[in-house]
Parts: sequence; C-alpha cells; structure tokens
Amino acid sequence: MRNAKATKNTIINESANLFNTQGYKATSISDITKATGLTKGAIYRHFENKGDLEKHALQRLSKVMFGEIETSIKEANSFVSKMEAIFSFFENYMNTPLYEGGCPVMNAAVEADDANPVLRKQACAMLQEFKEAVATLIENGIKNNQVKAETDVAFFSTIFIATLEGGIMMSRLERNKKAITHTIAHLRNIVAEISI
Amino acid sequence: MRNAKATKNTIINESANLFNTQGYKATSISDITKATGLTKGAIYRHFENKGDLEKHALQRLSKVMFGEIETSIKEANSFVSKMEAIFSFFENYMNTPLYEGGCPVMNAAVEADDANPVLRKQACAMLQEFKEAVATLIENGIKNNQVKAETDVAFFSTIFIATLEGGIMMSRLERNKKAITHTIAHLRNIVAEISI
DNA sequence: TATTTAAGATACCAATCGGTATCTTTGTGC
DNA sequence: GCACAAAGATACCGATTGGTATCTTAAATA
Repeated sequence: MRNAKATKNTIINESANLFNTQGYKATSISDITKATGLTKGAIYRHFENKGDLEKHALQRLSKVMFGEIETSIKEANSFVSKMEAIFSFFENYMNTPLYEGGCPVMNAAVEADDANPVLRKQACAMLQEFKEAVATLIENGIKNNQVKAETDVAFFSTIFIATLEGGIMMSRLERNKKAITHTIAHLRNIVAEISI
Repeated sequence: MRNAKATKNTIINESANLFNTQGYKATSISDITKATGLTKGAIYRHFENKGDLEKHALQRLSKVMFGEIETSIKEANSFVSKMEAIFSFFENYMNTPLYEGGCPVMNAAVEADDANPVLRKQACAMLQEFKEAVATLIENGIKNNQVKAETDVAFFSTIFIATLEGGIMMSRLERNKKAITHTIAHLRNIVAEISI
C-alpha cells in the first residue's frame, strides 16, 4: 500500500515550504497538490483538514530549525563558541537556508491573529523554546565562570532574539545581508561585554 | 453626490485596519464592505482593483506612522530626547496603538513575497524612510556635538530598527510588553553609549 | 494466485473569491 | 424644478476555495 509514511512526510515537507514562503492562508490545498504531485484525496487521507496540515508543517519547520541550532550548539564547548554557533546559523541562513521563506517563528507570529489561534500558540511555544535555549546558554555560562554573574538572563535572551529576528526581517526585505551582518556584529559585542 | 472624498477616505482607513490585522491576501473585498457598510460597487468605483486598494491602504498606514513619529521628533530638541520620542512611540504603541495589527512595515514585509512585488516595494521604501530618519538623527547629533563623531551611522540605525521591530514582534506574539520594554531599555543604553 | 484493505485518484459540493455590467439614487448647476 | 452626472446598490460572472463521497489501484496476506 504505497508507503504511507513517506507520502505523509513529503506532504508535510512540501506544504511547510509553501506555508513558510507564501503564507498559511495564502497557500491553497491545490498549491500543495501541484507541489507534491498528489491529489486532494491523498492529502485529506493523511490530514483532517488544512489547519491540521498547517500544524504538522510548522512542527516540522520547528524541528528542522531548532534541530540544526541545537546540534551545532552541542558541538561547541564554551559560552562564546556556543553563541557563535547561533550566529553562524543565522549568517549562513541567507546564503543557504534550510528552508525557504525566512524565520518560521516570525512568519507564523505575524500571520496568526485571533483568526488562527492554533498557529499562534505554536509560534508562541517556538519563541519560548528559543528564549529558553538562549537563557540556558547564559545560565550555564554563569555557572562555568564564562559569563558575568550579574547578567540579567531574561533581559539578554530577549534582546538577543529580538535583534536577530529584526535583522532577518530587514535583510529579507532588502534582499541583502547587510542588516543581519550588522545585527550579528552588534550581538558579538554584547556577548563580549557579558563574557568574562 | 455623496461626498466621494470622504467615502474613499473611510474605505482606505477601514481596509488599512483590516489589511494590517488580518493580512492583505486574507482580507477579502466583502470583509471591507462589512467594515465600511458600503457595497462592492462603491469600492470598485474608487479603486481599480484590490491591489490598488492595498497600495493606498499601506500608504495611509505609512503616513500615520511616520507622521506621528516625525512630529514628536520635531518637538524634541536634543539627540537623546529625539530618540526618546521614538522610544515612547513604540512603548505607547502596545497600550494605545494608532492602528491595530502591529508594525505595518513588518506585516507587509513578511507577507509580501514575489507574489506581491508592489507591496514589497512599498515596505522596502518604508523601511528605507525609517532608516534614513534615524540616520539623520544621529548625523545631526554628531554635527551638534551630542553624538560621538566616530559613530557608525548606518550600523546604528540598522540595529536600532532591527531591535525595535524584533521587540514589537515578540511583544505582540506574547501579548505583553516585556519584550518591547527590554529592547527599548537596551536601546537607551546604546543611545547613552554613543552620546557625548 | 485470489482476496482483502489501505492508498490514492476522480468527481463533485456549496461557499467565497475578485471583478464587472447595469440599475438606482443623490446632489448640483442651470 | 428639471436635466445631468456622479456615487453607490444590485445582481451577476467564472474561477477558486476547503472539503467529501466514491471509485480505482496497488501491495500485503493467505
């Protein structure tokens, strides 16, 4: 019976790509049929409705994004080099993106209003996950005497992510790396400031 | 003949509100008829097509946003207080927004892909305008001996806006002021650093 | 190899989309 | 007050939307 798991997987991948580039509402089921080469019948066999597919697609994007970041963080072995891992992820992002369409968190956050609370909640959780990851990095840095003890963890994790996301938005709009390069350079300075 | 200018104005206002909250593609003409109490016939008398209306609506949002910022900047008479004017605009923004739905630049930037080049170009121009406004502030600050001469103008105007936009995105997603408060506090520190 | 069942294709549904042609109403100048 | 033109309402158009019922195909099992 024609590898169901594989088809479901390609549906998720292709739709995730479309949702992240064109937007969730703006992407139709027939867009997905064209991208996958499948028919509506096949898609609706694997997913309850479009919202269900959106949920799975964003989950996939989340896994890919955080998966890549977390592995490169684990490979690094100091606070500074772990932060560098995040920076290089977002720097390379413009040249060779893991997925098209920019940051999934921002895309979902901007599109999801009260009309799509499921998407909003997911984006919320992703942002939370991102913030906590950075916070843990700083906390561990403090424990290991690599970061100044008086550092405000919540404050810095917030401005780190805000600056990164803003930089991505600007660079994507302007279609050049200037903004993201500037913001990362700025964040490098901050990392140096709070480092011991 | 039933004040045409006034009707066109309300159509622009109402649709700008809807576009900025629900998204451009996601807002239908009949959404706009409901919001204005008018009919399709009336709307299409004043605008060529939906894209034309989108263009006018974003232009309106741009005018409102920059109009408010620029007047409050002009009222201030030093580099620091002019920057404070920008900060308080974005701080008050969460409590009493001039328009619903967050930053029009970010919304248009995230939604507009290759499928809507008109919207993209407008968002591009708005970001450029914002960047140049901040740059001019810093340059005048240097001229008036209020900002350190060695300050990299393009660098700082970029990270200012990136940080602000990222903070807005996070605060809107989390539905509390924490992120925007943190980012503005951080930008205040930077202003202090480059000030004389 | 025949049977069974899951996977996918086809054909359809009502609702809505952006857009238009036409009709009615309203205000204005003569 | 009457003609004229502009503003807005109504009724429709084909195309597309998300979704479903039904049919066909293909793989696993017996």
